[in-house]
Amino acid sequence: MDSKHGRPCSIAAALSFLGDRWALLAVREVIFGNHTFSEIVRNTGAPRDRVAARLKSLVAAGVLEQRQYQEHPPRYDYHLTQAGRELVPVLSALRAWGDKWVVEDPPLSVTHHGHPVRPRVICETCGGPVHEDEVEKTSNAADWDLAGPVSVSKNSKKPPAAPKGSAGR
Amino acid sequence: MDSKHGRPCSIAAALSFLGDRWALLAVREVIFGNHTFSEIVRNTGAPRDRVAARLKSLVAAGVLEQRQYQEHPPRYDYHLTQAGRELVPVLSALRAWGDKWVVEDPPLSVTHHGHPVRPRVICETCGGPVHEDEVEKTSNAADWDLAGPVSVSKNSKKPPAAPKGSAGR
DNA sequence: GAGATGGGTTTGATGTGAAAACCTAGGTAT
DNA sequence: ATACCTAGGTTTTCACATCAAACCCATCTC
Repeated sequence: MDSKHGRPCSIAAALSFLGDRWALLAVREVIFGNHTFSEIVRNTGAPRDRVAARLKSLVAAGVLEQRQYQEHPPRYDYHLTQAGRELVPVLSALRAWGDKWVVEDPPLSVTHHGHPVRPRVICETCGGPVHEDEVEKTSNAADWDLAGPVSVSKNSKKPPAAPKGSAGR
Repeated sequence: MDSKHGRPCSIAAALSFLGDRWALLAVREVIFGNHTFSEIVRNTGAPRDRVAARLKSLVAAGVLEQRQYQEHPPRYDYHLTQAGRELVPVLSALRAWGDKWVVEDPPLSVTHHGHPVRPRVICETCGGPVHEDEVEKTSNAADWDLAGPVSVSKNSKKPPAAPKGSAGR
């Protein structure tokens, strides 16, 4: 159950909700202020049923919430929850990367206080930049370290000093 | 060609390379220092053929590069390019979100200078935080604004604001 | 009452993912 | 030299997700 599904990881967990082709684009549209189903369909370019399924799963995941904005024909639109609002840094990072490495000219300009936003990740505790060669990562999962699954006594994933000849069968 | 494929957007462009279920997990493993095919297969939990396909497309996309580390049986491992290295903020943002909203206890602890890293996005120009309600987004794409595609000539999407120069084409 | 519009759901065809077997080529123990 | 093992994939099979398009239902407009 451990090595079967890969490393336990928040990134993988997040991607299980957001790793779909359209999920983040739907969130993008809601962030942009386009809240209705039709707007999301039109602006993402996704098939209607995909948008319907994705909005449903995003609501179930707690990223979006439905609000009824009209009674007579009951109509709902979609709004960000707090979890959804906190996806903005993810989308900013993706946009910055795409702007730099995929497209030539950014299709969208983001400014604040009169100048372009240049997103950068810092550590809120110390206020300093996060250099990849200074960070230290430690796995909290029992059976995993950075290199992969570690031998779990009874689980013979990799007996390091195994007596080669007499192993297993 | 415009509204058919959705809003022109760096996020969508980036996701066309990275939006697959396994792509970012493969990049994660390389960042963690696991460079070989087998390690990536084992640690992501992805099927071998998916890993093979994804590594190939990530190399084609310029995110990873292959290096031959052995001659006799020719063996290659995978390393980050500059574009790949700059995906670290994306993964940091995803991990922060997953830590907060998906998992209970973070499976991985990241520290630097002796304290946990708390990633936060600031604007590198002004050094200040980026508040979503202060940013101003303007579309550079000719036929799109934040609300969606504009002036599709014959399509009367929004008559009231139509005569804004009637730019179109 | 005939369309148009919003908000979806249903329906086949197609693509993509998972799992396991298979293949190649060199290493290693016997 | 033979048998087995490992790395690094490719192929095959099958199931499920995705797509495009059609359909549906209710309301609003003409």
